[in-house]
Amino acid sequence: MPDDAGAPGAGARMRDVAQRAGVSPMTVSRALRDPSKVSPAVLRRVEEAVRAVGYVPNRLAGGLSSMRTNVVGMIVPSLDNSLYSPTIQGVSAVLHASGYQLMIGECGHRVEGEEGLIAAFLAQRVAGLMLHDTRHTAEALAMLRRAGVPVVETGTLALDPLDMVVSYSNEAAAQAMTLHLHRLGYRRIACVTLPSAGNERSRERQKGYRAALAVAGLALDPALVLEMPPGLASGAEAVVRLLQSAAPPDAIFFAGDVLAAGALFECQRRGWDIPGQVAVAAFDDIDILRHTVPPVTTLRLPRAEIGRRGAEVLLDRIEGRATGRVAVDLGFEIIQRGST
Amino acid sequence: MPDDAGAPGAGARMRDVAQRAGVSPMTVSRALRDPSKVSPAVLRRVEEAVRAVGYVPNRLAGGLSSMRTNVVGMIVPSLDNSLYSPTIQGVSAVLHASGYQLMIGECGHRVEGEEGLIAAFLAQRVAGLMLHDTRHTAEALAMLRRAGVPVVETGTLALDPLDMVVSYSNEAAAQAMTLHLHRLGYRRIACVTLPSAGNERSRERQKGYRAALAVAGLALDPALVLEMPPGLASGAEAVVRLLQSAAPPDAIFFAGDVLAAGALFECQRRGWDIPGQVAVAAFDDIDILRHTVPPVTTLRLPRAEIGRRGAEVLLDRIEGRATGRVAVDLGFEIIQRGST
DNA sequence: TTGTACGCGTTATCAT
DNA sequence: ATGATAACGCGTACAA
Repeated sequence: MPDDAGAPGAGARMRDVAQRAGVSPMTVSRALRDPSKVSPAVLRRVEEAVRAVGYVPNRLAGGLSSMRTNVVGMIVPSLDNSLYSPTIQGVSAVLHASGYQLMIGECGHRVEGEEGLIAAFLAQRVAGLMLHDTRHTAEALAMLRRAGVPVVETGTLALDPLDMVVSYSNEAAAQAMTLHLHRLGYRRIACVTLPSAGNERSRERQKGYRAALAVAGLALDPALVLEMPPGLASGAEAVVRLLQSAAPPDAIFFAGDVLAAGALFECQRRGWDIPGQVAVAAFDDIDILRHTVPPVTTLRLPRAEIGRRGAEVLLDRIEGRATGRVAVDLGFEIIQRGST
Repeated sequence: MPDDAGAPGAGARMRDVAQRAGVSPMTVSRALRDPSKVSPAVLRRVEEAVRAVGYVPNRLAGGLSSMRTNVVGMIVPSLDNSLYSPTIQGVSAVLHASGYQLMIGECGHRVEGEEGLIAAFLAQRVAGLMLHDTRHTAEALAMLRRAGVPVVETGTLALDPLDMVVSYSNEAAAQAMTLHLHRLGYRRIACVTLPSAGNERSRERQKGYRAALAVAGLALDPALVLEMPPGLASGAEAVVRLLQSAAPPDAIFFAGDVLAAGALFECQRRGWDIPGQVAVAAFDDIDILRHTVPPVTTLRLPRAEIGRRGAEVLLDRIEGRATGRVAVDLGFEIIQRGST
């Protein structure tokens, strides 16, 4: 292998830059990481040498030596829909602005998947982790504790946070919406969620729904509580099953995914009037719900803000600006529209 | 903070495992990376020691030593909508199945943003890169060439691919849809795209539209070509402007984002009949377009497949199973529905 | 302000 | 099948 400076795959090392600039590698290191620590003349020569040889620092070596990296890991339940996009985008924006990189993993709603990803991320020596789920395997907890890595959970305001939390309360939000429907005069309120098995958020939403019924003095009719898989088609199926039952509801609260949109489109197809025949409320603040006919009453959730604030508190800890645990409740908002 | 075996952040190293298992670090390394290279008895002792000390390998060190990593970088124009989700998910699934990690960057549709991310990814010594854009700065190209990293471009079938390409032809797709509208009898066909400045895909789609008009023998009316920013509201605005003009179109081809859905909802609100008053066709195969009333004619693009195949050809190169350049055309499909 | 010596945790290479 | 040794490229700590 010829010691040609431009051999394919043979990237320039710091010492090549140093040699060309007529200084020691250590000076190059300093010039790159804190320019104020070298003389202006040397800085200029180093920068020139960097450009000349096309030097790209090796963060594997840097990280190994300094015991810190600029990579943050993030684990979301799924990437196949847009629900987590705003949060990912918020995280990404804040991290990149501070010179950090984002590593993303998809655990497929399974805690074992999460455990594997956590192991992989810790192997990369990530500086911090953002976890959407709030349930974890015992082994995952043990690894996180041993590693001592800062963690932010974002899926819901957990009761027993692992470390830091930035989110809103799924239970409070579901309760608020159910009570909102009650205030509007609806008395047989159905609730449709995603499968609650292994999904803490679905369980919390059901809990909030039941709490609201209790507060409102309404009886809980099990026939009015449905769990459906994600997707527009599921929402359509749910509304048909509920409205064609013996005792149909006068309002349906779709507490998950795009179920409400699917139900609405199905009603349009069948000519069922909304909110005349049945009122429809949604949980997720997705864009289409504002533009349908009628537009859908829903909750405005701070998804992007969760990403931004989550990344911020994480960076505060990573960079030593803060030390304690943090729990940030970013709240939610009810958006009343034509569907109720 | 419970301070147990090991100071905070002081994870077990390979030599701790080795000591506990009564072997050398090298044997541990082998046991972990290729169990068939050590005796069964030693393997068992090593595995036990790994569990006992909670060992998590350090891939920074491993990567530095072996000169290879298991991280792939991916750069998308934006993360704030669901358009790239299927592709990301496809990439993620294939990578994780092969033990690779995905690092994601969002360049905000700017080539300078892409350049910065490429530099950051190369600094992490990524094993390969997936780039959605097909336009890059000169400096980015130089860095990629010097690094010799395998690259897959996915945004469109580029004429002069940097390395490998897995995509479909935006131009061919736009031409096909325009001709489809012509075959259906429409004669004044409008075309709405995202801003073409800095967006090669928008330009290609306009090119395909114009090519189709030429083939069909229709004149190009500049008043029928609009560029709008992304978003449902833009689609609504576009349809209003076009239909309230002096010479309105009889069909509109929305070649970007969720513009078609926005237009459709606006027509519902105003009581404009689709396709009676105006036909509507879309480019993106997003879920809602199948469920609206009427459902929207659109192209089915192989977005998830692009991610999967892209990751596959990338891994083939990374792992030395293939060497040459590859250009995979995954094609597209026209889905005729009620809106045309 | 700049340089020297050493170590970060792992793997390649060669030896046993 | 297993071990010893020497990198990998950079940053920390200290010296000049």
